[in-house]
Amino acid sequence: MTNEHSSTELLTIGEVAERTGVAVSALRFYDAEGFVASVRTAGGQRRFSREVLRRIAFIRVAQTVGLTLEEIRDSLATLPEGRTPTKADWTRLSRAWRPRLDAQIALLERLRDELTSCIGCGCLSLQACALYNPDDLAASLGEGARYLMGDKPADLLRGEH
Amino acid sequence: MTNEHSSTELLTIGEVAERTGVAVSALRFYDAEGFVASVRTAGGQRRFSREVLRRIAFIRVAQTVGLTLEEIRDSLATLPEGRTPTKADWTRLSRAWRPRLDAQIALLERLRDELTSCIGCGCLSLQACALYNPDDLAASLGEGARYLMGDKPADLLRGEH
DNA sequence: CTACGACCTAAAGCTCACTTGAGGTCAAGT
DNA sequence: ACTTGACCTCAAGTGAGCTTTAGGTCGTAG
Repeated sequence: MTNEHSSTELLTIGEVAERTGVAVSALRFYDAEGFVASVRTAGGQRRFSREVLRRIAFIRVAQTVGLTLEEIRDSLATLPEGRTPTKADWTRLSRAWRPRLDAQIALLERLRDELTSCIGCGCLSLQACALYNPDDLAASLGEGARYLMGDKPADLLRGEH
Repeated sequence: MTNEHSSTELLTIGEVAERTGVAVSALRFYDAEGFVASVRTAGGQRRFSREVLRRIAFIRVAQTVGLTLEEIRDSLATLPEGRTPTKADWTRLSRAWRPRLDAQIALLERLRDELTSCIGCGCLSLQACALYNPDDLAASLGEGARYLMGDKPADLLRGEH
């Protein structure tokens, strides 16, 4: 351990990694992509202000909520330039997640409930099931979502017998 | 439209695609990977039995629930060989999704509720928030999950001031 | 018979969010 | 001064789940 303590205002990339739990390589990536800012020492090493900790917290939580980095970039772009973001700024950004979370939850609940009745009848061809509004199912269910079906594919709707 | 009607027992790949909403290329991929079975015509074209429609329905719903193709492969492997799966077979498989769905829903609800209080206090550094059991958060939240933090990273837990 | 859309294969490409590798430099403790 | 771990860059790789491309064949309506 060569690096330690440094209550010197600026953080090394390793310190940021340790304190946020984000890998060093990911931090370099975030820096390169402009998600966080850094200054360089005379020797070319990155130094981060403590402000980045909050930005990284935001990024990670936003990812958990299901945002892509592009969306997060857009979101961060609405922060004021030239001044340190306030609590109110962060609150505004994260408030936008609420509907998305609600929608995801609603979707999963619908899937669960409909799956229950499908399990009940054992069909899985889902005759009477509403697993068949794939559009909104697909809409915001993240990566694993894709879509159940394209444009009202007939047979899955009515069973294949 | 050269192909039409064919109530002839076996389906072409295009028919399966149309009826399931799954792209032809994806069907070829599923075939190559053994997720569905096919026979070939004298000319080398694939022909599918109607049974594949149910398998594909299963695959797509399983994906929505959050299973990977590998998990789906394992799941399908438990179906009886040599006989057409019954409703009971499919029911058994999909019953396994229930806990996963419940867990996903619980996770999102927790995130939502804790986010609400975080929005309330505007902190986002989440001092008192339980967004900090990243282990189970990460556990089953699909692709977008990763994890919020590795091993109790200090600063995000206690705010960075 | 001919056209032409549906089908075929194999290999490469794509997206996302990073990680890994190779080859080299910086800086702090002793 | 030396050692050694932390740091640097740039390019390529990863993995999931397909899609796209290129070049060619099949099969049915007309």
